[in-house]
Amino acid sequence: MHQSKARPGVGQARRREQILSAAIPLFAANGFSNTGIADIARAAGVSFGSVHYYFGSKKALFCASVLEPAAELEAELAVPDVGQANPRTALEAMVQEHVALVVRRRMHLQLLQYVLSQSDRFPDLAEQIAIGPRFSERLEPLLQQGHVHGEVEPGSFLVTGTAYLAYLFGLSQVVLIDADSLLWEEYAQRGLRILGVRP
Amino acid sequence: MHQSKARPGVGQARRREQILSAAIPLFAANGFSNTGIADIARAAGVSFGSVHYYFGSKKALFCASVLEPAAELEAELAVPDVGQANPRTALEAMVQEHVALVVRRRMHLQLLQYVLSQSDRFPDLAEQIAIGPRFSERLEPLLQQGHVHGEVEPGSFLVTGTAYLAYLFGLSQVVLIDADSLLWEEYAQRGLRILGVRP
Amino acid sequence: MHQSKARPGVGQARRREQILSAAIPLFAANGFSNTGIADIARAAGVSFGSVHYYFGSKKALFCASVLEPAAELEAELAVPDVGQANPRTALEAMVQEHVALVVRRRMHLQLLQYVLSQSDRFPDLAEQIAIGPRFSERLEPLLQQGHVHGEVEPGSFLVTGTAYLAYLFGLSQVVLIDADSLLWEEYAQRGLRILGVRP
Amino acid sequence: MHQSKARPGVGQARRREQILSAAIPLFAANGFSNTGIADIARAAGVSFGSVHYYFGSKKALFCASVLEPAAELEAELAVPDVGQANPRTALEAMVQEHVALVVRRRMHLQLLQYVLSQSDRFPDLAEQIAIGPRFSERLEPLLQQGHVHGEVEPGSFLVTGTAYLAYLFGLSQVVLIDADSLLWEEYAQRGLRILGVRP
DNA sequence: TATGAATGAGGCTTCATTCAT
DNA sequence: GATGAATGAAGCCTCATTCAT
Repeated sequence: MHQSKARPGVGQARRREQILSAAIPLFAANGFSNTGIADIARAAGVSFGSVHYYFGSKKALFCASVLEPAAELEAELAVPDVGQANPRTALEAMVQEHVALVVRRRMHLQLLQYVLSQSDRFPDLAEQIAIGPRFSERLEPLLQQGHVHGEVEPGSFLVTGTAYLAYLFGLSQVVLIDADSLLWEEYAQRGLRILGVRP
Repeated sequence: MHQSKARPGVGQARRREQILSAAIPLFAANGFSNTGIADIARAAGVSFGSVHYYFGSKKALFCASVLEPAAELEAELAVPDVGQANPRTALEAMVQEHVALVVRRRMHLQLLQYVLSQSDRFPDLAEQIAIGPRFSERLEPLLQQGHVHGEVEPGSFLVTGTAYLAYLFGLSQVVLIDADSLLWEEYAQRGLRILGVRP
Repeated sequence: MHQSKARPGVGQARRREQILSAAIPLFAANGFSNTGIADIARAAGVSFGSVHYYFGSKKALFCASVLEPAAELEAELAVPDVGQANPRTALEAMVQEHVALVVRRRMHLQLLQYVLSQSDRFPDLAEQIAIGPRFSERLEPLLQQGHVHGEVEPGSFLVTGTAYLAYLFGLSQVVLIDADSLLWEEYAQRGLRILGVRP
Repeated sequence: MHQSKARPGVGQARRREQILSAAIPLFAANGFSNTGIADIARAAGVSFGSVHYYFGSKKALFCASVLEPAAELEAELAVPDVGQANPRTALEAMVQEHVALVVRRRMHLQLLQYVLSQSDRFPDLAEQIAIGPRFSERLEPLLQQGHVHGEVEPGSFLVTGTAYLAYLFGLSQVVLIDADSLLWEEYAQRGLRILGVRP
């Protein structure tokens, strides 16, 4: 009943986190089938029995390894509040931030893309990480406001949002990058173009 | 089972093609590890011994299953010749065709994205199917010409090409689509924005 | 969970009994290997740690689960005292009681038969629950007396006792029964035949 | 397609038989869970891969290991044709043969009893090996004829048949025996008593 | 050419047991 | 006394590959 002396549940939560932290990069690099529970256990410094103790099955561990980064990613994929600042300035800052996010979270994006590229195999997961519609809805008002200010091209802003997200996702696959590349500024600028922000 | 004794060469090529045609959708749907040679053999209507006879190993079959569609895809990802027509018109037609290609070849794209999302696992393949640089180089002159005509925004055209390709790749993952969607027109229009084609 | 701090001895005995009561039907239904300690603990409403605390090992718990019902069964497999009554009447009553016992204790019999059917695997247990010889010896004098009274066929009464016991054991395996069946009367009558009780 | 040179299918059938022959005594001695596929493969002199190749799963192998002896046993549990001979003589010969069968096929009987003692775990198997009703029906006419001849006690002959079978089954569990025991004659005689054959 | 019987490495999972709390 | 986190041996099964025919 009691866990250690003073920190109830902390020890266990920590262990779970250890395993998850070890699992994510391995799944991202090798996919589901090619990543062994033994590999994960070794990387986490626990016995493979513990992996089953905490996650029950490889599939469950995989789901956790995908959903947690997905949630974090969606949280970081922020959209500035409307009226907070000048729309152009807000969008410019947002795109800069998003492109930086693609670089910073490249590994997690890879994992999501792995799942999406095999959505028949992981239908539940693929559905849960489909952040497209939610993101577009958040972005829509800002684009609308930009349009009112005469700084954003017209068009279906939902489509624009989805197209912009597609661009971000595609970047991480198509661009061979190092994190310090000076080109990111340029890629951010192309992102602004999709959004229809006038030069 | 026996192809009688006649047409030996033809029979062989046919059989190889049969196997490949069966393998591609299976690999695309289930990935490398989760697709069994027996599955492929069954789908192709041959014995699994034949699969090894024609391809030597599972890995080799997978490579062939990836490279062949990749080559076809790159071939279809055509760029109009410079000076063939008005740049704007040429680019508009090109983007339309490319977006249609994404829909038509969705399965093959999925397969490529599977490989790219696991480039550490398939480094050779990932390198061979990196069509980004080649595509950008083909596209550059056209954009340059468009710029000269005052119809295309300036900027590094290599970056623009890569960004455009990223958008195309991303589309197939982010957009939940049916082929007849009326939205494709809109998505093509967003592609033109990335290219910097002025409205 | 805690039994407060009072009545330590009583609580322990109770808990041990709880576990045993939960274990017996599970072992009877699923056998040794297919019954998990966790199943037993869950059924008993205790932690699986407690099972080890009280029984030391799974094997020990199994032994207890077999021996206790075996002892009870042997105790209930009573033989009337010689001279208590007319031998025929005594035997008739005895057989009735025994057949009823087979129905009542079907589950425990199943457990014994499980062990006997695998006597190579559980040699110690199989030996301890071999109630045949002891039972035959108890029965012998009664049959002898019956023979003297001219109501029982002659022959080795030890063999007769063993044969009768075999019949009882076999009944529980061969007869598909509901407890209220009217046929039990008939089966008891066949038991009398084995004993050589003249009609 | 072709198996070896001259004996089509023989090689494979042989291999299957090899495995089955190795599996039966192991299952009989150790039960289902405590018998490993590796043990069986070693005993059969094949790789454990072959066991799966021929039987698909451990459960399937177990079923085959139970059903085949069960069928043989039922076949050997013959009942003489009515009118072939004097009923008493026929029944006496039959019981002798059956008791000998119990000794000869002790191991197979053990296996059946193992399954019957765990009928909840193997419900399908338990149902298929319930030879009681079929046997009783075959025996009935002979008893009837014996009754007409005044050599067999009256009563429900179906019950009698079942009771007799129960006795045979029980014998193999209760009697600790060596095959040459002189007591078998006596046990056969007790079998005649159940059948109601007058002394 | 084409087949499929045979193999065994490797993977996931179960579960009895230990031990710190 | 009682618990359950942690372990790892052992089991079943999948499947790519080999090779005799």
